[in-house]
Amino acid sequence: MQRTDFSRMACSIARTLDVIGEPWSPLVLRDVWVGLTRFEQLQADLGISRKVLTERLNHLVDQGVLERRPYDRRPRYEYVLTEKGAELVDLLMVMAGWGDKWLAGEAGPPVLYRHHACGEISGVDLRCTRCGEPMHANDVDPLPGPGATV
Amino acid sequence: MQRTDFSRMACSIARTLDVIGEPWSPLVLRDVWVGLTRFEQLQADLGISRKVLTERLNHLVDQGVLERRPYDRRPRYEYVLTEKGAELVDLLMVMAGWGDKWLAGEAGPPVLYRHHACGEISGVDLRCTRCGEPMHANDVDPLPGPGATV
DNA sequence: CAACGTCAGTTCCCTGAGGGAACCCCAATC
DNA sequence: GATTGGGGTTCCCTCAGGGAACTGACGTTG
Repeated sequence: MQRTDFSRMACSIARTLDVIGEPWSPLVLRDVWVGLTRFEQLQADLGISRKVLTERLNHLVDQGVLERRPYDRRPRYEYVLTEKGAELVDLLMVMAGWGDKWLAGEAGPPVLYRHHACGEISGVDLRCTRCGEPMHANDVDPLPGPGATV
Repeated sequence: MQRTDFSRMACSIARTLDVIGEPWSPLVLRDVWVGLTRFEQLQADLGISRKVLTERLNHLVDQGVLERRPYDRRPRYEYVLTEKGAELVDLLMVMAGWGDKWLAGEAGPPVLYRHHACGEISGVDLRCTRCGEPMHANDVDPLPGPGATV
């Protein structure tokens, strides 16, 4: 157990990191989201080692985040987002929003998002599921929940 | 751990990963958020190697996410979130929300969040900054932005 | 004032994960 | 039958993470 195992911690952040916390995994998801769904495409776009790409794809499939499916009679496969995976992409959008705000600098954001519902270039906003008001780290108290066994 | 440097990619996700993508970094931020702000506390709570904890804290301070400040006349320091860091915690809340939904299982979420504004136990919801409607990965088209030089 | 304790790191060695390049397998096409 | 091209495996090498011991600054206690 050299590399510490996050999956057994009583923390949803740690558990989520166990799914996409390894290096490259979020970028693999991003690429799949924007339509780079094949091994060679991913490898070329990311410059990732083929060995590691294989490992990451297998792990993401095992976790139910991606689905591996054939697209030819030849042994050719593409990776597509499951529902579980698509909701992880929501997380990536929030991540991109933070990067746009704090890291983009003069040049401005590298990618813009057009919202289908209103057609506008926009970003995400975090709001309370209950009351609809803004909900940020400082607007919240963390309390132990039912799964908080240690 | 990242042999490859993500910070120069024209992608806000990759750049954000360069700040908190290393193993342990998100958990360090989580701990600081909930009040574990000192070296010994973090080390004990996470079980992280002291060497790596030092590296992560330095990196997070360099990135302007944490601030290192003395709390005694002795050489004692605590780490506190900057505004930049607090907004990263927003990201962690979204991450926790995903983990709660997809990984918590029978036991239920290990942590609950009480929203100050309404007093309810709640979660975050992603909405469009412009129109206020729900905004998820599938509700959006990514377009090249001003900083999209490759 | 010497001994002790505490916090906040450093230093050391050892293992294992990532990088990189070469190699392999399969099915279709030339 | 040889070639091509996608989708991986296998190999070696280096460097990052784990773990534990060590250090140094500064109070407190006897």
